[in-house]
Amino acid sequence: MTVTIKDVAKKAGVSPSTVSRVLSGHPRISLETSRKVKVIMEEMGYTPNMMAKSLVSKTTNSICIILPKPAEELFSNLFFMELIRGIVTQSSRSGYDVLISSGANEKEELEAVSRLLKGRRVDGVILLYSRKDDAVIDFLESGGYPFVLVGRSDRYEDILSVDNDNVMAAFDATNHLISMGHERIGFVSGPPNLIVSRDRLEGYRKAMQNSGLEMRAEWIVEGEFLQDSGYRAMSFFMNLPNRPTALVAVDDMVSFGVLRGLNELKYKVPEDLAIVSFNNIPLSELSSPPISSIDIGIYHLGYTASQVLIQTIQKPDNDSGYTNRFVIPHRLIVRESSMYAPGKK
Amino acid sequence: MTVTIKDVAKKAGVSPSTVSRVLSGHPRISLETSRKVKVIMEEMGYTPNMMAKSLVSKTTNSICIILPKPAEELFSNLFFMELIRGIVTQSSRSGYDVLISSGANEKEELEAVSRLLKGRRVDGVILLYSRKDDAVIDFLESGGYPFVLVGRSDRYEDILSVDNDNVMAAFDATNHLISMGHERIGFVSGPPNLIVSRDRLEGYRKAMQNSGLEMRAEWIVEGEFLQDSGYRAMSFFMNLPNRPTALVAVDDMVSFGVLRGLNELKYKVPEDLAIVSFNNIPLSELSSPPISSIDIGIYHLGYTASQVLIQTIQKPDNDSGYTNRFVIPHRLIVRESSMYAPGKK
DNA sequence: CAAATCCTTTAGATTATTCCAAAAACGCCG
DNA sequence: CGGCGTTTTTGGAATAATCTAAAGGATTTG
Repeated sequence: MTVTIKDVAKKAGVSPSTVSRVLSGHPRISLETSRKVKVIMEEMGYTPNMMAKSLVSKTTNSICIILPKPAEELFSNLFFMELIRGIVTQSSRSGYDVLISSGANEKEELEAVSRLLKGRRVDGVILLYSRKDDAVIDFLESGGYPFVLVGRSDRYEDILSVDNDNVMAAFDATNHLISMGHERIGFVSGPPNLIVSRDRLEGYRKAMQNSGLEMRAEWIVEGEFLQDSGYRAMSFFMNLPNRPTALVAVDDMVSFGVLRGLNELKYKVPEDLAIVSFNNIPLSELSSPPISSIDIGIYHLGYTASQVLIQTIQKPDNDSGYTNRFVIPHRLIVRESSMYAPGKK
Repeated sequence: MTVTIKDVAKKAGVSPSTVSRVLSGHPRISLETSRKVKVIMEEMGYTPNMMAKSLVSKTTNSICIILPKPAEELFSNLFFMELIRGIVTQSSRSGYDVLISSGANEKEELEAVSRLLKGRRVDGVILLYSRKDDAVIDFLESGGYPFVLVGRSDRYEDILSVDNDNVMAAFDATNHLISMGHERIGFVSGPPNLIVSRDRLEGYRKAMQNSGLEMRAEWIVEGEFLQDSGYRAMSFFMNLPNRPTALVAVDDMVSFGVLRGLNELKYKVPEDLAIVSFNNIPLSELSSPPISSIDIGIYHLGYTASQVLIQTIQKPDNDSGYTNRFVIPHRLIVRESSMYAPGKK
């Protein structure tokens, strides 16, 4: 039924290995033969059987993305999709296929990873975000399997990973507000167990300190990556005696919550409160007013992760000398929500 | 290095074929041997080499999703991610792996599909949405490869596909407004070349006719699945002499645009204009007011697509007798944006 | 004519499945 | 209890499609 390398060889009057050489661009093959074989391959519609190839070469030319447990939130979905797009694009350019896997729980996840790697179905793995899933990372490390972490982990410092400099990003966001003339700046953080939250909070602190601005405990509120947190933070801030004139929020969704609350109370943005947040989701430019946001380059994050992983697969020895941490640049997108210089009261 | 079936066989003092039979749950194997072999497999940490298995069995236990060309819009991203989640979940339950592929253009896409199927890397394909990409569908059909279309295509009626009944969905949405007492109902459609747009428009028409309500040409506006379209449609509607009291929008994003516009003009929702739209994206319940929306069960769409595809792969003959079109039920989620019964003027 | 060079072929390896046959166990009858 | 037919369980060998290393053949050169 299907055309195999043998069929091509027979028709071309050469041996299968010659065809194989043509296929892999082996230097020691005459141009004439090469051309002839290529024509015949085309004619017969030959496509190499990847399974046989993989079996012999012990490589699959595919990598696998491990999706964390079903995250139903808006941001996660946008984030993952964008990341996947980056990964798939880069991988396909490098001639790699991408497999998506996910498990209902950590045990299932580990089983899947183990099956895929030990069963030689994929050559490497991209892990999303640093859950403290030691089991999976431990398995990957001890087995010497190539993998990249998107995000960063406290526990493992020497792991190959791709991430943003969230401290710097928050520093920039805060500085932007400071440079607009704000002095009382609030911060709405995310869950304290997430490294992103901690890093961004630290960046905010640094910027405030750096400019010698007062930092009050009540100007820092903890929440989630959700509208609700923003809504609540807003009403808390606005009731303070000496309320902030601007705030930095860990996620655009939080900003939307803030915006909604301010709107209900007839406050104006950015005049009554200027806002900057993170992640620059597609909606940030569509809200009214559009929200200033730090674009963290999600697509780029995925693209780089794939690149780094495939490099490692192809040259496992190469420690790349310098670092195992790849930092994707962020950039501040200034929109209306922060375009206002407060006058001194 | 790696443990193969031979190693297990040797250690267990049986032949490789026996181990293979234990693995596949062959009935003709003594319980005693089976147990012994299983213990040894466990001990040695044996995982079957999928490549070798695939080579022999001519099946890969994996399917492939073809992502359309990079769609950057919010809805597409949410849609795809949700779909992927459904597909991955179901596939993994059926013991299948999922590959994601995409090409920069149609030619690349076709090449990828061809390589994956002819190269025996996947057993079947899930196509997203009905671009008129005849090339890919033609290839799949003529090659007799299993595939499922998510969405529907005019040209191919007998193709295996999973979709919503968009006519009925729009009928339901419109009827909901009618049952609330609305008589002048507008419709904001999507691009006219999309089948979704046409179907939903038809459903709207049917509902209006069915209730004997007047239908005016100026109450139907064409747009895109974007906020802007809603914004423009809104200002058009509100300036009509005999303006609608309610409207149906093809997509939630459109509703957001409408909402923004109404808000700027100090109109109230649902009192001045009631709104229902489609797709029920996570944001619809978060806007103010929350938007009534038709949930089209995206996850379910993906879940079913995977199910149907895998069934076809495993029993290619089975025409399932009835139909090749699988319809995923929708449901109307009523929220504030339509919770108002207009009094007669 | 031997040696060198170049290209191609042959043979063997990769790992797991499956068919066919062999061995073992079982039962029944004389 | 031996012999014979059956059934159950297991082993051996062939096969799947490709790659690699070593060997082979042809052509050219000295």
